[in-house]
Amino acid sequence: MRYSKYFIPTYKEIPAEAEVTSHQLMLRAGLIRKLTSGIYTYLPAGLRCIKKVENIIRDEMNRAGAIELLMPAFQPAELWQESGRWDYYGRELLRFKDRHNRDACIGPTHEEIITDLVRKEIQSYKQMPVNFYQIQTKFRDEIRPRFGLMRGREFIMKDAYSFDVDDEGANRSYEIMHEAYSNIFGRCGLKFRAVEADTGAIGGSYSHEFMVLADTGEDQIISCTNCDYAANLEKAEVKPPELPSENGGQPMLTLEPVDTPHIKSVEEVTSFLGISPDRLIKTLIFVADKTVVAALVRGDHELNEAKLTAFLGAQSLELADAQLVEETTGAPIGFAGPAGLKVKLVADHAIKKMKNFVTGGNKKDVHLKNVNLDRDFEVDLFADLRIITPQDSCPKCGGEIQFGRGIEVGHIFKLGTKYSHALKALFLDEQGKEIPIIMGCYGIGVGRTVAAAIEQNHDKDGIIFPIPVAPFEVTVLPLQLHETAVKETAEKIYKELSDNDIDVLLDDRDERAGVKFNDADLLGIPVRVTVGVKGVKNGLVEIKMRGESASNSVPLQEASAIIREKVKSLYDSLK
RNA sequence: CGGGGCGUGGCGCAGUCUGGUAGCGCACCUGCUUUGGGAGCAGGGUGUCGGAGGUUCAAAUCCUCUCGCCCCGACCA
Repeated sequence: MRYSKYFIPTYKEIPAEAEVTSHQLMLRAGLIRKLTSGIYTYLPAGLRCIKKVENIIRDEMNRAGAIELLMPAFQPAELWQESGRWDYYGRELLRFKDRHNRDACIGPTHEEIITDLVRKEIQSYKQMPVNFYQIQTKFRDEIRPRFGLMRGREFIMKDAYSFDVDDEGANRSYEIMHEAYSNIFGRCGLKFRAVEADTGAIGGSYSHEFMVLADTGEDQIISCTNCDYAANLEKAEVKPPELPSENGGQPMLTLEPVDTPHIKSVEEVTSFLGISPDRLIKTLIFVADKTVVAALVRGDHELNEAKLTAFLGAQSLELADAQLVEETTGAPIGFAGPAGLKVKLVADHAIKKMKNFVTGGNKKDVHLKNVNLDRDFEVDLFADLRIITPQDSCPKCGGEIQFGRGIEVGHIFKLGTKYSHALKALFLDEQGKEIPIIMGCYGIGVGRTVAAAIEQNHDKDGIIFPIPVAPFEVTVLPLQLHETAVKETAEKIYKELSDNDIDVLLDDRDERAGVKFNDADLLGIPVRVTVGVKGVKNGLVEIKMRGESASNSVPLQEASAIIREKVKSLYDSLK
């Protein structure tokens, strides 16, 4: 490609709208432009990156035996009503009516569509296992789009759906995808980790997220320093505490109400009473699918709503509003306590161990001291309800855990029969018995993968693309275009590399050297070939790797071969 | 949805408090010089000041409404 005939509009200055590095650099390097919030045009060079990632994905998916197809973005409401998600999915689902006044939506994901296809086309166990995938534009009307391609409303996603006759097969399909994803992100040059994750709106029995490690990541992840356990913070299990051997030792003290005027928050109550937060119990009133539930966690712990939702088996979970809190507890917000509550009580395991603790008094400006489990109230169910803390140990091996941040670039789910059951995707097994297909689904954010690669690979001068993701593998910079020798040498190298299927960008613009160097650095092209008068006079050109500071001059005759070798070694280093 | 910030040429910004000819840098166009890390000089074009309404002799500036963008949060009592 000739720069002068191409379109890479770079910015010298950082656009005011961009906060995180990858977003800034994608705008500055001329990879993307914003149309409106969360919606971007992929400029030519940006599209090249996207296509490179897509092709790696395709290659690995095909290798894993998945079959590519392409489903519609337009989806009729009926299928979503059938799966139950028309009501459940919420406002992220972009809904509209067509000219016949029929409800429809733009697909944020395609479980319904693929399941509909499969239930019509697959009748026999002989047709499985099978895994269909597509690379397609999705639309999710995000609450808050941000960070450029990191969280857009319209974005390119690879989604795959596996169909198996039994659990064992489904697990195998899941493992194959796990493996394929590891290959894909490894080939993209990313430092990543697969972590256990919550299933969220997609549903299903278990899942893993593929996290690219980056401080600016939106997700918090924890990992064990001892074993291979790693999980999304909201998923990370907390080991139940070991119970004291003989009922706690210390005696129960007399229950005692205390006046706490306008003292509401954990912080206020603990400092007012001169106790530490782990002596207090927070009582949170929730509405789970229209039923009121009270959840108890220790004062210094944080309730994990994802866990509570999953534990209750609820579709939706919301914290009660002020009015409902008052109706339920008889007191304004800030004074709820478990004693005397008429609603279902669920409590975190840590509560079991506590003695003579403080709770709200269910009365304005009153808290209770020396409250005790079983004597003063009874808990319906205990569960792991809280967010893991650095003080907790690994739920698998008991080792020390560490916290980090990541960008979720891929997510795989074992769905089970959630959709096949709802949409009646059944097949006949060897005994002629009709049973639901076992499904799995697997997604990769293509644009987000490019953004994550930049987030993980950049310096003060710009992007340092891992070569498989880079828009071009090599850039050739003729510094003095008016010098015939320079121009011809650059053209020669350009041709030799192009003829050998190397993606080369020849910067044939009539620009000064500094401009070319800076743009090449900004765009992050892995190999830079500089052709200048002095070098050409001595039969030399200069080769510099974007990720290294040193450059070296090589004889012109060998240049093309050496460059190709450099390119190859960059790819090899990612195998 | 709540809070905060911002909308002035393609980009980055000043001007708004205190109303009075719309400015600066970069970019862009022309010419000359320059030519290995975002060149210099000279000349030039570029704006419905996000939009609507109002106040005023006069509005980028004051008032009202509205639209858009960015950031934080979204119930932790």
